[in-house]
Amino acid sequence: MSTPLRDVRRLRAAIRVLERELALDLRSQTSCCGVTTAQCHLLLEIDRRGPATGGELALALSLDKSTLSRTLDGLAEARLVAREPHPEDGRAQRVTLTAAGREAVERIDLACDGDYRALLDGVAPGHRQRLVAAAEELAEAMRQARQARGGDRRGKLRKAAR
Amino acid sequence: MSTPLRDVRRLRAAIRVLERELALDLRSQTSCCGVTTAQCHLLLEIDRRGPATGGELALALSLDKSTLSRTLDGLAEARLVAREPHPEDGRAQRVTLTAAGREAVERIDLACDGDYRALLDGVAPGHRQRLVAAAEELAEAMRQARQARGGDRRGKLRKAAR
DNA sequence: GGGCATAGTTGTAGATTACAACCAAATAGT
DNA sequence: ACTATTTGGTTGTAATCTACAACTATGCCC
Repeated sequence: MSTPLRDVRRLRAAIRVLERELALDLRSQTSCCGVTTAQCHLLLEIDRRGPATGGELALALSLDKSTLSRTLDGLAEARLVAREPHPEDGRAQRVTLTAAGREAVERIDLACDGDYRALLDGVAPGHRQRLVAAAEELAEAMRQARQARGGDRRGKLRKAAR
Repeated sequence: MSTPLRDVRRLRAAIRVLERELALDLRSQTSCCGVTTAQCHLLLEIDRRGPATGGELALALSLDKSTLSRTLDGLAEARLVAREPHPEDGRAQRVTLTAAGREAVERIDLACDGDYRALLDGVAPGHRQRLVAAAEELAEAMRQARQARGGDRRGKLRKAAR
């Protein structure tokens, strides 16, 4: 039995707002930390995973390897990450955070935590737990839905748009 | 009393996933409908509000008026919207959907509804209501948080990043 | 060793966005 | 009424993010 249209529409409306709000947040949050939005995402991902290859990072962030390579260029030039040769695969590289990179992550964490704390402080205390849990659930549902529908309708977008 | 860091971090992690997932969704959903992502957002906003001026739309979508003007150019060129002179203000314009524009909105609605229906169908039936309500709550919380912190830290981003 | 797969880089180009400078119409101040 | 300011939009310019295609170099299989 399929979900009623009313609920689908409610979800869509909410997500449309989320899209906009998140886009704004992204722009304001990350740019204040001296790195661009894309660089910030990448930096946090490297921090989360520890040393990784470019391919792993591209996959994790659903980015093209070329996009990743160039975003990495920026971070490397800023001395926030280091590219070492991979010990086991001569083609690959090991990307690690430098000390400055770890500092940057800390600054970003601090700034973002502040913003999200303010958000949560703005909702009724009794609702906070629910809101957090709900965000997690929604994120998980979206992740699964994407995987279910073939993982990537990504790719070949330019063509389809023409 | 301030929200514990643990919850803040959980929310952040969830939102980070959401950001990524939404960005992917946007790219795949809208591009398949013959309009770009930005055009799609604008089209839906015009549909939602009915005839509007450029300024209203820019405000609603938190975009610069120049950005809006150019996005509108694209839609107008594709004959999805019409720009009429505003009846009461000689400077302003009235932006309306054309018949083709309304059709495009329908197609987009259909495609998006399908995606979100699939998402909801993928979660346990008992959780659906909660998920939808949660998305709404989250969206509302983010909207309020942004307004609370001054509406727009938007603007002057380029400078700050330097 | 030859052929194919994989990791990354570089060339190119489209999309999204903002700021600044501008024009034209409207509104306020005197 | 006439100037000055504000407001709605457009155009010039530029940064960022992204993907696809072509290419190099390395690894792996038979």
